[in-house]
Amino acid sequence: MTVSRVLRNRGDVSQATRERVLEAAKDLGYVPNKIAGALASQRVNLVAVIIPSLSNMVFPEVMTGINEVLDETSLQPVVGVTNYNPEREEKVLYEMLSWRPSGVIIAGLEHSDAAKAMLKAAGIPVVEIMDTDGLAIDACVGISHRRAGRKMANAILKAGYRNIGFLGTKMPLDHRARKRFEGFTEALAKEGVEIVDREFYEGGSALAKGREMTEAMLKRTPEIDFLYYSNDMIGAGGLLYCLDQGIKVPGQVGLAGFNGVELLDGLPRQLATMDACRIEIGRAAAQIIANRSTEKGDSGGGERIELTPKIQPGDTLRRR
Amino acid sequence: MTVSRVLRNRGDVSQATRERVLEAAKDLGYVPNKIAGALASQRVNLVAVIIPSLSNMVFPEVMTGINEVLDETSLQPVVGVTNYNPEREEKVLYEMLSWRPSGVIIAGLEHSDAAKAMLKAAGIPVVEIMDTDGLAIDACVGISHRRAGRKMANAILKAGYRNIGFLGTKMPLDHRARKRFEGFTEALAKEGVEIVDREFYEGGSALAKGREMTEAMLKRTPEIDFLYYSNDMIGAGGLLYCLDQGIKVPGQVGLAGFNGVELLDGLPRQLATMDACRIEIGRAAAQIIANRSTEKGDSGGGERIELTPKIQPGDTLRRR
DNA sequence: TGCGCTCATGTTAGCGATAAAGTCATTCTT
DNA sequence: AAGAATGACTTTATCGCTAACATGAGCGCA
Repeated sequence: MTVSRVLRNRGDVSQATRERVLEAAKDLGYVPNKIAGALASQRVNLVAVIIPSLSNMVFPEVMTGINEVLDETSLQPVVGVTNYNPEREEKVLYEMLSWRPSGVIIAGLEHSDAAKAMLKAAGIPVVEIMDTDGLAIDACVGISHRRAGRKMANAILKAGYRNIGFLGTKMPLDHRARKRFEGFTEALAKEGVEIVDREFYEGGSALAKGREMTEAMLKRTPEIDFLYYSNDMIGAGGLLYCLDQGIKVPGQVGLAGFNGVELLDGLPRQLATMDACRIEIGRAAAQIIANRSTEKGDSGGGERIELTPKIQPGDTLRRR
Repeated sequence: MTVSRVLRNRGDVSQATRERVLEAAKDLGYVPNKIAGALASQRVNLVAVIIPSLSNMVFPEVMTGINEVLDETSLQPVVGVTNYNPEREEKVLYEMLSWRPSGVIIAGLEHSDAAKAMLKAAGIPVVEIMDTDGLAIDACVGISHRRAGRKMANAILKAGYRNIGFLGTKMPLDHRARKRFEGFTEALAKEGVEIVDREFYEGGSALAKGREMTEAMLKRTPEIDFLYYSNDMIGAGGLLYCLDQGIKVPGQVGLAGFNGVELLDGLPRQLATMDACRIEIGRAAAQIIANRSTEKGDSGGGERIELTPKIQPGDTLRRR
């Protein structure tokens, strides 16, 4: 018991004993068993973070935000990856919940019924991130992708473009990309404009795919004067293609992507894009969990934070 | 006890009871408490994976390899990030070991004394990955970065370049980059060649930094005919800069990077690079842990797998 | 009828920590 | 100087499971 108190820095141990314990622990290479500790104290300093992928830059950046905040606390993130697969999500969630974490941060608002039931029944803070278009189980931090799509559509129309093509991922399960697309077409429709052409890809290097798709679309539909990409990586590929081909950007063809990835800073031209506030989302989500895990009186929960992405017009969204 | 048996699929339960249990569990939304289970059985299905960073593509790819293999088993990876900081590594390791995982996969061979002591004392399989230039604690999977540097140096010399500049990260703690650099200069020295200029960066967008550093170096040392970059991202920035400036690549200036990131496929020219075998490393490491966790008779351990990276000459390493 | 055997289920005793209450010298109070 | 208060430990019970053993019904076979 005294050892336990020393190692957790709880009061009521004399300086002398504290030192003796610490030294003995070091000599023995003693590492406390958190499993036993957690079982006894009914407290686990883990936060489950469930995200679809690590292989585009967006979720690692969210993780950065989460880490920033949790580093100040005794909480530790544990990452699970779903690959945009609802069954995997369910499994990963079950697995993580069975470790009784102090909170869950999970990407998206769309989950299987079973997953939703688990989250509700878990009795811990749940923060759904990235998206605010829909009903949250508990708290929620993100941006409205529908609104983001609309905003970009309006900016494009205002710049004078009318023959607009869309290029994106062939991922029925990427709900956020879908919502952006819906918002985009909706805002165009309001002005009587319809997408002229569209193209979807799957797998492979996004940059290369952006190149290929852009070539295909411009050949197929030469009258196109604007290309809206569902992410910056394919947008960058398209931009490089246009520059290669001597296509005037943004005079002849305008371009825009989505996300504001750091990569873009190094391109010959700045691609128009929209910041998805990823670090802030991570920070805010972690903050909600951290707050609730210290508060004694249950604060009710249900926080809802909608951030507003800003258009960064760069050099590719300007009718000259 | 019967419930426990049903949920873990251990024999000796009648079909009828099994179904009744499963149904009751579902009704109640019962999620077993792994903490208690682990404490009782002294078995934990977690594998600690400790890596320096998530924000360049290299570690996510290693994770992909690890996941591929562990998905076939009942093991689950748990990721910890150190930001190339030895103290953080120590802390993360301590935290993870206190959950008594079934194995540890950790990047690099350089760790603090305390970290090494913990790893040795943990009594579980430890696989150090990415690097084979040094002494492993237990098993080890990776490539020799020193050899990789030498190999690239020789390829560059063979192609006829002599005025070689080096551009890399200012990271005294990125031991692998350092070893590559050492191998590189060593092989050059053997042929009586010395690096003409060098430049290091810190933080910021690697692509943009590659651009800036390349510009700075070519202005400062115009006689340079080859640029060796410590990673593909800055190499890509340099390549874009050269193309922008109308510098003939690879005639006037040759370029090479390191890593073989997927991104490169979309560039106007293929940057010469070297594949670091990241997915294979992940797979092999996970396989070692998986094997050892099923074997009863201790297999001794100490596996050592050195993979051989291959030069991909691309379009930027060819004297015309 | 009784012995051994199998199969399904039940009991008991931990796993290694912590919460909460208990002990027992000291030190303070008035 | 007696009682209260404090400080520094100790003891005991418990967290929710699982290993290992115990039980006991049902069956075959001599």
